[in-house]
Amino acid sequence: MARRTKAEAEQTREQILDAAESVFLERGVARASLEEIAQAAGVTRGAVYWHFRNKADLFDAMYGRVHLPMQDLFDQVVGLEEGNAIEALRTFCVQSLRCLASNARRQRVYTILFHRCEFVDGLQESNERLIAIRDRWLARMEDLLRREQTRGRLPAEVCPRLAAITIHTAMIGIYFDYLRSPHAYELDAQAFPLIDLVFRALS
Amino acid sequence: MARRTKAEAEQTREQILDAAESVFLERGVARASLEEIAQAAGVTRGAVYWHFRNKADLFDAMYGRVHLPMQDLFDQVVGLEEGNAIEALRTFCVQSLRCLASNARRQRVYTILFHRCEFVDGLQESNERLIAIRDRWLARMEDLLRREQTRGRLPAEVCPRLAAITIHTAMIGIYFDYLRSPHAYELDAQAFPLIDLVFRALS
DNA sequence: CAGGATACATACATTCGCGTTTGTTTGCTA
DNA sequence: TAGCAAACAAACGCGAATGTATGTATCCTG
Repeated sequence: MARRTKAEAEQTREQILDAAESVFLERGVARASLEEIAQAAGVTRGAVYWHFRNKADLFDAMYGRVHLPMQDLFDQVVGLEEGNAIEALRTFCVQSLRCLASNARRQRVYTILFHRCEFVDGLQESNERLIAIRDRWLARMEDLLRREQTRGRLPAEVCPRLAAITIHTAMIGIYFDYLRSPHAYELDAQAFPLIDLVFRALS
Repeated sequence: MARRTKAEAEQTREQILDAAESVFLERGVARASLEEIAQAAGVTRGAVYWHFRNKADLFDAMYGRVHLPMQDLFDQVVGLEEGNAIEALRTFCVQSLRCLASNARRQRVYTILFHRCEFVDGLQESNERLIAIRDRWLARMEDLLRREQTRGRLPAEVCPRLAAITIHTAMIGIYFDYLRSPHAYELDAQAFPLIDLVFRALS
Protein backbone atom coordinates (compact mmCIF):
# COMPACT_ATOMS: atom_id res chain seq x y z
CA MET A 1 0.00 0.00 0.00
CA ALA A 2 1.61 3.13 -1.16
CA ARG A 3 1.01 6.11 -3.39
CA ARG A 4 -2.18 7.39 -1.74
CA THR A 5 -4.09 10.28 -3.16
CA LYS A 6 -2.99 13.83 -2.40
CA ALA A 7 -5.72 14.29 0.21
CA GLU A 8 -4.74 11.05 1.93
CA ALA A 9 -1.10 12.08 1.95
CA GLU A 10 -2.00 15.36 3.60
CA GLN A 11 -3.98 13.41 6.16
CA THR A 12 -1.03 11.17 7.08
CA ARG A 13 1.06 14.32 7.36
CA GLU A 14 -1.36 15.65 9.93
CA GLN A 15 -1.38 12.28 11.69
CA ILE A 16 2.39 12.43 11.96
CA LEU A 17 2.20 15.94 13.40
CA ASP A 18 -0.43 14.82 15.92
CA ALA A 19 1.75 11.88 16.88
CA ALA A 20 4.79 14.13 17.21
CA GLU A 21 2.86 16.35 19.61
CA SER A 22 1.97 13.47 21.86
CA VAL A 23 5.38 11.76 21.76
CA PHE A 24 7.34 15.00 22.23
CA LEU A 25 5.10 15.78 25.19
CA GLU A 26 5.62 12.55 27.07
CA ARG A 27 9.20 11.74 26.09
CA GLY A 28 10.72 15.16 25.41
CA VAL A 29 11.95 16.27 22.01
CA ALA A 30 15.49 14.97 22.43
CA ARG A 31 14.54 11.50 23.66
CA ALA A 32 11.66 11.09 21.24
CA SER A 33 12.66 8.82 18.37
CA LEU A 34 11.18 9.12 14.92
CA GLU A 35 10.36 5.42 15.18
CA GLU A 36 8.08 6.10 18.15
CA ILE A 37 6.40 8.96 16.35
CA ALA A 38 5.90 6.86 13.24
CA GLN A 39 4.35 4.03 15.24
CA ALA A 40 2.06 6.44 17.09
CA ALA A 41 0.93 7.74 13.70
CA GLY A 42 0.41 4.25 12.34
CA VAL A 43 3.11 4.58 9.69
CA THR A 44 6.83 3.80 9.34
CA ARG A 45 9.84 6.06 9.52
CA GLY A 46 9.79 6.11 5.74
CA ALA A 47 6.64 8.20 5.80
CA VAL A 48 8.12 10.58 8.35
CA TYR A 49 11.24 11.12 6.28
CA TRP A 50 9.07 11.60 3.20
CA HIS A 51 7.11 14.47 4.74
CA PHE A 52 9.89 16.00 6.87
CA ARG A 53 13.62 16.31 6.47
CA ASN A 54 14.44 15.42 10.06
CA LYS A 55 13.27 15.89 13.63
CA ALA A 56 13.95 19.62 13.68
CA ASP A 57 11.86 20.12 10.55
CA LEU A 58 9.04 18.13 12.13
CA PHE A 59 9.33 20.23 15.28
CA ASP A 60 9.07 23.46 13.34
CA ALA A 61 5.99 22.30 11.46
CA MET A 62 4.34 21.16 14.69
CA TYR A 63 4.92 24.45 16.45
CA GLY A 64 3.94 26.47 13.39
CA ARG A 65 0.49 24.87 13.42
CA VAL A 66 -0.46 26.72 16.59
CA HIS A 67 1.86 29.71 16.65
CA LEU A 68 1.09 31.27 13.29
CA PRO A 69 -2.64 31.81 14.02
CA MET A 70 -1.74 33.35 17.38
CA GLN A 71 0.71 35.73 15.81
CA ASP A 72 -1.87 36.82 13.25
CA LEU A 73 -4.29 37.60 16.06
CA PHE A 74 -1.68 39.65 17.87
CA ASP A 75 -0.81 41.65 14.77
CA GLN A 76 -4.49 42.29 14.25
CA VAL A 77 -5.03 43.51 17.82
CA VAL A 78 -1.98 45.73 17.91
CA GLY A 79 -2.59 47.10 14.44
CA LEU A 80 -5.95 48.67 15.02
CA GLU A 81 -5.77 52.43 15.34
CA GLU A 82 -8.99 53.68 16.91
CA GLY A 83 -10.16 52.93 20.44
CA ASN A 84 -8.26 52.30 23.65
CA ALA A 85 -5.32 50.19 22.54
CA ILE A 86 -4.22 49.33 26.05
CA GLU A 87 -7.65 47.90 26.75
CA ALA A 88 -7.43 45.90 23.54
CA LEU A 89 -4.01 44.62 24.59
CA ARG A 90 -5.35 43.65 27.99
CA THR A 91 -8.25 41.80 26.39
CA PHE A 92 -5.83 40.03 24.07
CA CYS A 93 -3.77 38.83 27.05
CA VAL A 94 -6.86 37.51 28.81
CA GLN A 95 -8.08 35.78 25.66
CA SER A 96 -4.67 34.28 25.11
CA LEU A 97 -4.71 32.69 28.57
CA ARG A 98 -8.31 31.53 28.23
CA CYS A 99 -7.49 29.96 24.89
CA LEU A 100 -4.52 28.21 26.46
CA ALA A 101 -6.75 26.88 29.22
CA SER A 102 -9.36 25.49 26.85
CA ASN A 103 -7.38 24.35 23.80
CA ALA A 104 -5.70 21.01 24.38
CA ARG A 105 -3.45 21.30 21.36
CA ARG A 106 -2.14 24.67 22.44
CA GLN A 107 -1.46 23.24 25.88
CA ARG A 108 0.52 20.34 24.45
CA VAL A 109 2.55 22.43 22.01
CA TYR A 110 3.43 25.16 24.48
CA THR A 111 4.24 22.62 27.16
CA ILE A 112 6.71 21.15 24.68
CA LEU A 113 8.14 24.58 23.89
CA PHE A 114 8.58 25.54 27.55
CA HIS A 115 9.34 22.27 29.27
CA ARG A 116 10.15 19.53 26.82
CA CYS A 117 12.80 20.80 24.47
CA GLU A 118 16.40 21.89 24.47
CA PHE A 119 17.25 24.61 22.01
CA VAL A 120 20.62 23.38 20.85
CA ASP A 121 22.09 21.77 17.76
CA GLY A 122 19.16 21.04 15.47
CA LEU A 123 16.72 23.38 17.19
CA GLN A 124 19.09 26.34 17.30
CA GLU A 125 17.48 27.94 14.24
CA SER A 126 14.01 27.43 15.67
CA ASN A 127 15.18 29.23 18.77
CA GLU A 128 16.51 32.16 16.80
CA ARG A 129 13.19 32.41 15.03
CA LEU A 130 11.41 32.48 18.39
CA ILE A 131 13.73 35.25 19.56
CA ALA A 132 12.98 37.21 16.40
CA ILE A 133 9.26 36.85 17.06
CA ARG A 134 9.77 38.03 20.62
CA ASP A 135 11.65 41.10 19.38
CA ARG A 136 8.79 41.97 17.03
CA TRP A 137 6.26 41.55 19.84
CA LEU A 138 8.28 43.81 22.09
CA ALA A 139 8.81 46.48 19.45
CA ARG A 140 5.15 46.60 18.49
CA MET A 141 4.01 46.70 22.10
CA GLU A 142 6.46 49.47 22.85
CA ASP A 143 5.14 51.50 19.93
CA LEU A 144 1.59 50.93 21.07
CA LEU A 145 2.33 51.98 24.64
CA ARG A 146 4.28 55.06 23.59
CA ARG A 147 1.42 56.09 21.35
CA GLU A 148 -1.09 55.64 24.14
CA GLN A 149 1.15 57.58 26.48
CA THR A 150 0.83 60.67 24.28
CA ARG A 151 -2.93 60.24 24.55
CA GLY A 152 -2.72 60.23 28.33
CA ARG A 153 -3.68 56.58 28.76
CA LEU A 154 -0.33 55.59 30.27
CA PRO A 155 1.18 57.47 33.23
CA ALA A 156 4.05 59.75 32.20
CA GLU A 157 6.44 58.20 34.70
CA VAL A 158 6.13 54.72 33.17
CA CYS A 159 8.77 53.86 30.58
CA PRO A 160 7.04 52.36 27.53
CA ARG A 161 9.84 49.95 26.81
CA LEU A 162 10.01 48.70 30.40
CA ALA A 163 6.24 48.37 30.42
CA ALA A 164 6.34 46.28 27.25
CA ILE A 165 9.02 44.05 28.77
CA THR A 166 6.98 43.71 31.93
CA ILE A 167 3.84 42.63 30.10
CA HIS A 168 5.78 40.27 27.90
CA THR A 169 7.67 38.62 30.74
CA ALA A 170 4.51 38.45 32.82
CA MET A 171 2.78 36.49 30.07
CA ILE A 172 5.82 34.26 29.59
CA GLY A 173 5.96 33.60 33.31
CA ILE A 174 2.29 32.67 33.53
CA TYR A 175 2.56 30.37 30.53
CA PHE A 176 5.66 28.75 32.01
CA ASP A 177 4.30 28.30 35.51
CA TYR A 178 0.85 27.17 34.43
CA LEU A 179 2.16 24.59 31.97
CA ARG A 180 4.53 23.22 34.56
CA SER A 181 1.67 22.31 36.89
CA PRO A 182 -1.72 23.06 35.34
CA HIS A 183 -3.56 21.45 38.24
CA ALA A 184 -2.39 24.28 40.51
CA TYR A 185 -4.37 26.79 38.45
CA GLU A 186 -7.92 27.39 37.36
CA LEU A 187 -6.65 29.46 34.51
CA ASP A 188 -9.94 30.08 32.74
CA ALA A 189 -11.33 31.74 35.85
CA GLN A 190 -8.08 33.39 36.98
CA ALA A 191 -7.10 34.79 33.60
CA PHE A 192 -8.92 38.07 34.03
CA PRO A 193 -7.96 38.88 37.65
CA LEU A 194 -4.35 37.89 36.92
CA ILE A 195 -4.05 40.20 33.91
CA ASP A 196 -5.97 42.86 35.79
CA LEU A 197 -3.36 42.81 38.53
CA VAL A 198 -0.52 43.00 36.04
CA PHE A 199 -2.09 45.97 34.29
CA ARG A 200 -2.57 47.78 37.61
CA ALA A 201 1.10 48.63 37.22
CA LEU A 202 0.25 50.64 34.11
CA SER A 203 -2.47 52.80 35.66
CA MET B 1 47.03 6.72 39.27
CA ALA B 2 44.10 6.01 41.47
CA ARG B 3 43.01 6.25 45.05
CA ARG B 4 43.66 9.96 45.65
CA THR B 5 43.29 11.49 49.07
CA LYS B 6 39.87 12.52 50.32
CA ALA B 7 40.50 16.18 49.53
CA GLU B 8 41.65 15.34 46.03
CA ALA B 9 38.57 13.20 45.48
CA GLU B 10 36.34 16.06 46.53
CA GLN B 11 38.20 18.27 44.11
CA THR B 12 37.62 15.95 41.16
CA ARG B 13 33.97 15.82 42.18
CA GLU B 14 33.80 19.58 41.86
CA GLN B 15 35.66 19.42 38.55
CA ILE B 16 33.06 16.99 37.24
CA LEU B 17 30.27 19.31 38.37
CA ASP B 18 31.96 22.27 36.67
CA ALA B 19 32.37 20.23 33.50
CA ALA B 20 28.72 19.14 33.66
CA GLU B 21 27.65 22.78 33.84
CA SER B 22 29.58 23.69 30.74
CA VAL B 23 28.63 20.61 28.71
CA PHE B 24 24.96 20.72 29.70
CA LEU B 25 24.93 24.37 28.70
CA GLU B 26 26.29 23.96 25.21
CA ARG B 27 24.87 20.56 24.32
CA GLY B 28 21.70 20.35 26.39
CA VAL B 29 21.18 17.81 29.17
CA ALA B 30 19.72 15.10 26.96
CA ARG B 31 22.39 15.24 24.27
CA ALA B 32 25.27 15.63 26.71
CA SER B 33 27.12 12.37 27.12
CA LEU B 34 28.90 11.38 30.29
CA GLU B 35 31.96 10.76 28.13
CA GLU B 36 32.02 14.42 27.08
CA ILE B 37 31.61 15.55 30.66
CA ALA B 38 34.35 13.24 31.84
CA GLN B 39 36.74 14.50 29.15
CA ALA B 40 35.93 18.12 29.99
CA ALA B 41 36.75 17.33 33.60
CA GLY B 42 40.00 15.57 32.67
CA VAL B 43 38.85 12.16 33.97
CA THR B 44 37.12 9.08 32.56
CA ARG B 45 33.54 7.90 32.85
CA GLY B 46 34.67 5.66 35.66
CA ALA B 47 35.21 8.68 37.87
CA VAL B 48 31.81 10.09 36.97
CA TYR B 49 30.06 6.81 37.81
CA TRP B 50 31.99 6.64 41.05
CA HIS B 51 30.78 10.03 42.29
CA PHE B 52 27.29 9.96 40.76
CA ARG B 53 24.81 7.19 40.06
CA ASN B 54 23.82 8.50 36.63
CA LYS B 55 23.17 11.66 34.66
CA ALA B 56 20.07 12.61 36.67
CA ASP B 57 22.01 12.38 39.93
CA LEU B 58 24.74 14.56 38.45
CA PHE B 59 22.12 17.04 37.30
CA ASP B 60 20.58 17.26 40.77
CA ALA B 61 23.96 17.85 42.41
CA MET B 62 24.83 20.55 39.89
CA TYR B 63 21.60 22.43 40.39
CA GLY B 64 21.73 22.04 44.14
CA ARG B 65 25.06 23.87 44.25
CA VAL B 66 23.40 27.16 43.33
CA HIS B 67 19.80 26.68 44.35
CA LEU B 68 20.21 25.77 47.99
CA PRO B 69 21.99 29.03 48.95
CA MET B 70 19.31 31.04 47.14
CA GLN B 71 16.54 29.25 48.97
CA ASP B 72 18.22 29.93 52.31
CA LEU B 73 18.36 33.62 51.47
CA PHE B 74 14.69 33.68 50.56
CA ASP B 75 13.68 31.94 53.78
CA GLN B 76 15.77 34.43 55.70
CA VAL B 77 14.17 37.45 53.99
CA VAL B 78 10.62 36.21 54.31
CA GLY B 79 11.11 35.02 57.86
CA LEU B 80 11.97 38.35 59.44
CA GLU B 81 9.10 39.84 61.41
CA GLU B 82 9.84 43.51 61.99
CA GLY B 83 9.99 46.19 59.29
CA ASN B 84 8.20 46.54 55.96
CA ALA B 85 8.15 42.99 54.62
CA ILE B 86 6.96 44.02 51.17
CA GLU B 87 9.94 46.33 50.86
CA ALA B 88 12.19 43.48 51.95
CA LEU B 89 10.60 41.24 49.34
CA ARG B 90 11.08 43.85 46.66
CA THR B 91 14.72 44.25 47.63
CA PHE B 92 15.14 40.49 47.53
CA CYS B 93 13.76 40.39 43.99
CA VAL B 94 16.12 43.13 42.84
CA GLN B 95 19.07 41.44 44.49
CA SER B 96 18.14 38.13 42.93
CA LEU B 97 18.21 39.66 39.46
CA ARG B 98 21.42 41.56 40.11
CA CYS B 99 23.03 38.38 41.37
CA LEU B 100 21.90 36.59 38.24
CA ALA B 101 23.41 39.32 36.10
CA SER B 102 26.78 39.19 37.83
CA ASN B 103 27.25 35.54 38.77
CA ALA B 104 28.36 33.45 35.81
CA ARG B 105 27.65 30.15 37.51
CA ARG B 106 24.09 31.13 38.32
CA GLN B 107 23.62 32.19 34.73
CA ARG B 108 24.85 28.86 33.43
CA VAL B 109 22.82 26.74 35.81
CA TYR B 110 19.58 28.63 35.38
CA THR B 111 20.04 28.74 31.63
CA ILE B 112 20.26 24.96 31.80
CA LEU B 113 17.16 24.76 33.99
CA PHE B 114 15.09 27.02 31.76
CA HIS B 115 16.36 26.30 28.28
CA ARG B 116 18.55 23.23 28.16
CA CYS B 117 16.69 20.41 29.85
CA GLU B 118 13.60 18.28 29.38
CA PHE B 119 11.90 17.22 32.57
CA VAL B 120 10.98 13.69 31.62
CA ASP B 121 12.17 10.19 32.44
CA GLY B 122 15.24 10.59 34.62
CA LEU B 123 14.59 14.21 35.53
CA GLN B 124 10.95 13.70 36.49
CA GLU B 125 11.81 13.59 40.18
CA SER B 126 13.95 16.70 39.92
CA ASN B 127 10.96 18.44 38.38
CA GLU B 128 8.65 17.41 41.17
CA ARG B 129 11.15 18.77 43.66
CA LEU B 130 11.20 22.08 41.79
CA ILE B 131 7.41 22.19 41.88
CA ALA B 132 7.47 21.55 45.63
CA ILE B 133 9.91 24.42 46.07
CA ARG B 134 7.63 26.66 44.00
CA ASP B 135 4.67 25.75 46.20
CA ARG B 136 6.61 26.65 49.33
CA TRP B 137 7.65 29.99 47.79
CA LEU B 138 4.09 30.77 46.88
CA ALA B 139 2.68 29.81 50.26
CA ARG B 140 5.25 31.84 52.18
CA MET B 141 4.78 34.86 49.94
CA GLU B 142 1.03 34.62 50.29
CA ASP B 143 1.35 34.55 54.09
CA LEU B 144 3.67 37.54 53.99
CA LEU B 145 1.35 39.56 51.77
CA ARG B 146 -1.74 38.69 53.79
CA ARG B 147 0.06 39.75 56.97
CA GLU B 148 1.13 43.02 55.40
CA GLN B 149 -2.40 43.60 54.16
CA THR B 150 -3.69 43.63 57.74
CA ARG B 151 -1.06 46.28 58.45
CA GLY B 152 -2.35 48.41 55.60
CA ARG B 153 0.69 47.98 53.39
CA LEU B 154 -1.23 46.17 50.65
CA PRO B 155 -4.43 47.59 49.13
CA ALA B 156 -7.54 45.81 50.37
CA GLU B 157 -8.76 45.05 46.87
CA VAL B 158 -5.64 43.04 46.00
CA CYS B 159 -5.93 39.31 46.57
CA PRO B 160 -2.81 38.13 48.43
CA ARG B 161 -2.69 34.79 46.64
CA LEU B 162 -3.03 36.38 43.21
CA ALA B 163 -0.40 38.95 44.15
CA ALA B 164 1.96 36.17 45.19
CA ILE B 165 1.38 34.35 41.91
CA THR B 166 1.94 37.58 40.00
CA ILE B 167 5.27 38.29 41.65
CA HIS B 168 6.38 34.71 41.26
CA THR B 169 5.45 34.47 37.59
CA ALA B 170 6.95 37.89 36.93
CA MET B 171 10.28 36.71 38.31
CA ILE B 172 10.06 33.45 36.37
CA GLY B 173 9.29 35.36 33.20
CA ILE B 174 12.21 37.73 33.62
CA TYR B 175 14.59 34.85 34.35
CA PHE B 176 13.29 32.96 31.33
CA ASP B 177 13.41 35.86 28.92
CA TYR B 178 16.74 37.21 30.11
CA LEU B 179 18.48 33.85 29.94
CA ARG B 180 17.12 33.23 26.46
CA SER B 181 18.86 36.31 25.11
CA PRO B 182 21.00 38.04 27.75
CA HIS B 183 22.40 40.50 25.22
CA ALA B 184 18.94 42.08 24.90
CA TYR B 185 19.08 43.18 28.55
CA GLU B 186 21.25 45.23 30.79
CA LEU B 187 19.89 43.40 33.73
CA ASP B 188 22.08 44.89 36.42
CA ALA B 189 20.85 48.36 35.57
CA GLN B 190 17.28 47.38 34.74
CA ALA B 191 16.69 45.17 37.76
CA PHE B 192 15.41 47.94 39.99
CA PRO B 193 13.10 49.74 37.52
CA LEU B 194 11.73 46.39 36.34
CA ILE B 195 10.85 45.22 39.83
CA ASP B 196 9.62 48.71 40.65
CA LEU B 197 7.14 48.51 37.80
CA VAL B 198 5.97 45.08 38.87
CA PHE B 199 5.41 46.24 42.43
CA ARG B 200 3.43 49.25 41.24
CA ALA B 201 0.60 46.76 40.89
CA LEU B 202 0.70 46.26 44.67
CA SER B 203 0.45 49.89 45.69
C1' DC C 1 52.75 -2.36 58.26
C1' DA C 2 49.27 -5.48 56.32
C1' DG C 3 44.99 -5.61 54.35
C1' DG C 4 40.78 -3.93 53.04
C1' DA C 5 38.54 -0.21 51.11
C1' DT C 6 38.79 3.84 48.20
C1' DA C 7 39.17 6.30 43.88
C1' DC C 8 39.44 5.85 39.94
C1' DA C 9 40.82 3.73 34.67
C1' DT C 10 39.86 0.31 31.26
C1' DA C 11 37.28 -2.99 28.80
C1' DC C 12 32.96 -5.15 27.44
C1' DA C 13 28.34 -6.00 25.88
C1' DT C 14 24.22 -4.19 24.42
C1' DT C 15 20.91 -1.16 22.83
C1' DC C 16 19.12 2.49 20.35
C1' DG C 17 18.44 5.87 16.81
C1' DC C 18 19.62 8.19 12.71
C1' DG C 19 20.19 8.91 7.71
C1' DT C 20 20.13 6.62 3.42
C1' DT C 21 19.00 3.35 0.11
C1' DT C 22 16.27 0.34 -2.13
C1' DG C 23 11.86 -1.73 -3.16
C1' DT C 24 6.87 -1.58 -4.22
C1' DT C 25 2.45 -0.07 -5.17
C1' DT C 26 -0.63 3.02 -7.20
C1' DG C 27 -2.43 7.69 -8.44
C1' DC C 28 -1.95 10.83 -12.03
C1' DT C 29 -0.92 12.81 -16.44
C1' DA C 30 0.18 13.20 -21.19
C1' DT D 1 -3.49 3.56 -21.36
C1' DA D 2 1.52 3.68 -20.85
C1' DG D 3 4.79 5.29 -17.86
C1' DC D 4 6.68 8.42 -14.71
C1' DA D 5 6.67 9.92 -10.21
C1' DA D 6 4.39 10.22 -5.72
C1' DA D 7 3.84 8.05 -1.23
C1' DC D 8 5.22 5.35 1.37
C1' DA D 9 7.52 0.43 3.52
C1' DA D 10 11.50 -2.30 4.48
C1' DA D 11 16.27 -3.01 4.95
C1' DC D 12 21.07 -1.54 5.71
C1' DG D 13 25.06 0.38 7.88
C1' DC D 14 26.86 3.09 11.16
C1' DG D 15 28.11 5.57 15.31
C1' DA D 16 27.26 6.74 19.79
C1' DA D 17 25.95 6.24 24.57
C1' DT D 18 24.84 3.57 28.58
C1' DG D 19 25.58 0.49 32.49
C1' DT D 20 28.43 -2.86 34.34
C1' DA D 21 32.31 -5.59 35.25
C1' DT D 22 36.94 -5.91 36.07
C1' DG D 23 41.63 -4.22 36.92
C1' DT D 24 44.80 -1.49 39.86
C1' DA D 25 47.32 1.61 42.55
C1' DT D 26 47.29 3.96 46.70
C1' DC D 27 45.51 5.82 51.01
C1' DC D 28 44.31 4.88 55.55
C1' DT D 29 43.16 2.47 59.62
C1' DG D 30 43.74 -0.86 63.19
